[in-house]
Amino acid sequence: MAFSNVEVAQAFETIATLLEIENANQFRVRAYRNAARVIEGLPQPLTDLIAKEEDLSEYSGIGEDLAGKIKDFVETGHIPLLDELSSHHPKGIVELARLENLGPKRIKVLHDELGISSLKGLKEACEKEKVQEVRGFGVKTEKKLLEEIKALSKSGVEKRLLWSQVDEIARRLVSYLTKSPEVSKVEVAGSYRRRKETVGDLDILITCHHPKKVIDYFVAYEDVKEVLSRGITRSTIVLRTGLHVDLRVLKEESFGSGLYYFTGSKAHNIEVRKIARHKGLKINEYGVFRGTRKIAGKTEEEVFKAIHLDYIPPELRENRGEIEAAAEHRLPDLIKRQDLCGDLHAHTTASDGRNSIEEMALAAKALGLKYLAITDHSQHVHVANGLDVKRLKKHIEEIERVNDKISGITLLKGIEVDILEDGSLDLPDEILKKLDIRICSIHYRLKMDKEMMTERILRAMENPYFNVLGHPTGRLLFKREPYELNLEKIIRTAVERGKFFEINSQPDRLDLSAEHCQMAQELGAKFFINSDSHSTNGFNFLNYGVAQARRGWIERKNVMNTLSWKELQKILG
DNA sequence: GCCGTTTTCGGCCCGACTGTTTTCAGTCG
Repeated sequence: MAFSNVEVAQAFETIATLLEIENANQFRVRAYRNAARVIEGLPQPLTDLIAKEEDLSEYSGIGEDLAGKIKDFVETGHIPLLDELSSHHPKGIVELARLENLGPKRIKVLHDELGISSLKGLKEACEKEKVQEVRGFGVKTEKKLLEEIKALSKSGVEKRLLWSQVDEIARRLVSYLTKSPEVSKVEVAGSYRRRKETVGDLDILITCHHPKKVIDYFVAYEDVKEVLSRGITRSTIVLRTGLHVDLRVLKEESFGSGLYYFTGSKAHNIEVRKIARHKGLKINEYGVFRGTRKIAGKTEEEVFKAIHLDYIPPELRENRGEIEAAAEHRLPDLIKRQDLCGDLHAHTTASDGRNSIEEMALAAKALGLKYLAITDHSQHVHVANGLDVKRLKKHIEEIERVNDKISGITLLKGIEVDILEDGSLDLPDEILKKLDIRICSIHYRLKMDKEMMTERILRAMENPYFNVLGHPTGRLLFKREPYELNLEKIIRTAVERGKFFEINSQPDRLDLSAEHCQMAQELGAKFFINSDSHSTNGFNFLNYGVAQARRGWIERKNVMNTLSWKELQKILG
C-alpha cells in the first residue's frame, strides 16, 4: 500500500492539531503544519523520492526527525507519535478543529468540561444549551457553532472554486465597489492574485475617503448571504455561492505594503519577514520600518526595493525559491500572454467542437494569434466523433481550403491523436505524416498501473510523429486525480527525444500543474501553452494557461508557441 | 521541530476582530 503526499500532509496536520490540544510547544506545532505545506507542494510522490533515497531533509522545513516520520508513514502507514496521540484522544476530536471559531484551546475546554469529543456530541450540547455555560463561551458562540455544524453536514466539504469561476464573481464585486464614489483604489489580493488554480476566498483591498460608509456599502452588496464581521478597517461577508469575501481598508500611503501582505502566500510572507528582521527591518501591512521610521509602503515595488529584493510577481510568491532568486537577481523571465504567437490545440464541429474551422480561425485571429492548429480527435474517441483516416483526409483538404481563403492567420493541419493502450497512436503513420502537428493524448483506460501507464507513454514517444504530450497527467480539478505515472522518467525521455509538453489551459485541467511545470523545466523540457478550445470563446483560456505556466516558473524561451510558425516548423522537423 | 550573517542554542511573523470579559484570550488570515 503506497501512501500519497496528501495523506502524509493530512497525517502531519492531525499531529499538529492534537499537539495543540495537548498544549504542546507552539513552534513544534508550527513545524508540523509547515511541513504539511511543504509536502503538498512537492512535484513528485514521496514514494518515488524515498525509493530514490533522496534526502528529504534537503527541503526547507523538513529536518531529520520529520524526514524519518515521513518515511515511516509512506512505508508503513503509521507514525508512532500519531498513533500515540490518537490513543489519547477520541477520534472525533480532530473533526472539531474543522469548525471556524473553534481552535485547540476551546476544543480542550469543551472536552474537559463537557466531555465533548465529536461534532455529534458538540451538536447535542449546543442544542441543550450547555455550551453557553462554559467559561469563555457564550450564547452567540453556541449559536454560531450549531449553525456551522448544520452547514457542514449539509455541504460536506470545504468549498473551493476554480479560479475561472471566482474570477467572474470577483469582477462583478470589484465593479460594484468601484461604483461607490468613496472608493479610490480596489485590488483583489490573496490566492486569486497569485493565480492559484482553485480559490477558497477573496481578499479585496481598497483605499477610500470614508471607511465606515464603504463598509456599509460593501455589506449591502446584493449577493451577500451573511455578514460575518464588520469593523472599521475590515469586514467579512459570505456570498450566496458560499464564497467568503474579506474587505480591508488601507491607507493610501500603505497600499503597497498592504497589497503585498495580503497577497501572500503565508509561507512567502513569513520567510520575507524573517529576512527583513535580519536586516533590522520590520515589515507589516502598514509598511517597511527601520525602528519606528517608515521607509516604504506606498507601492509594492517600493517595498521590494526597501528589503533589497527584485520585484517578485505574485504568481511566484509561494516560498519555493523565489525569495533567494530575487535576492540574487535571477528571477525567471516569465512568459506573458502577449508572447504567445499561436495556439496548437483546437477542436471544430468535425469532432466535439462547436464552431467551424473558419469561425475558429477568425476568433483566433481577432485575439492576435498568428497561427492556429486545427486538432480534432482521432477515431478511438467515439463519444467525440473522432476522425478516421478517410474523414481526416477530407478534413485536411478543408483546412487547406479555409487557409487559402482567409488572411492574417496561418491554419495548421493537426490532430489530437489518442495514445492507445499499447502505446501505439490511433492513426497510421502514413496519414500522421501529412500533418503539421500532432498532439498526443490519453482519453481512455486511465486507471492503469503506474509502470504500465509510464511505459504506454514512453512507447508512444518512440513514434517519430509524436510531437506534444497533450494534458500530460489527465487530471480534472475537483473531479479526477492525475493518472498514476512516473512523470520524471517521461520528462527525461521527452527531453532526449525532442518531444514537447502541453500546458493545457482549460480551467479545470491546467495540466501540467505548477509544481510539475517547475520540475519539467528544470529537467530541460520545452512546452506549448494550448487552449484546447472547443468553441470560439475557448481562446480566452490561454490566459489561464499562461498564469499556470508563470506559477510554474516557465520562461518565455522554453515556450515554443512564442516562435513564429516558420521558426517552429524547423524545430518540429 | 526547524534552523543558522544571533550558527548547535535559543529564537521562531504579526495585527484585527469577536465575544467574552471588565482588560483579554482565542482565532484567523
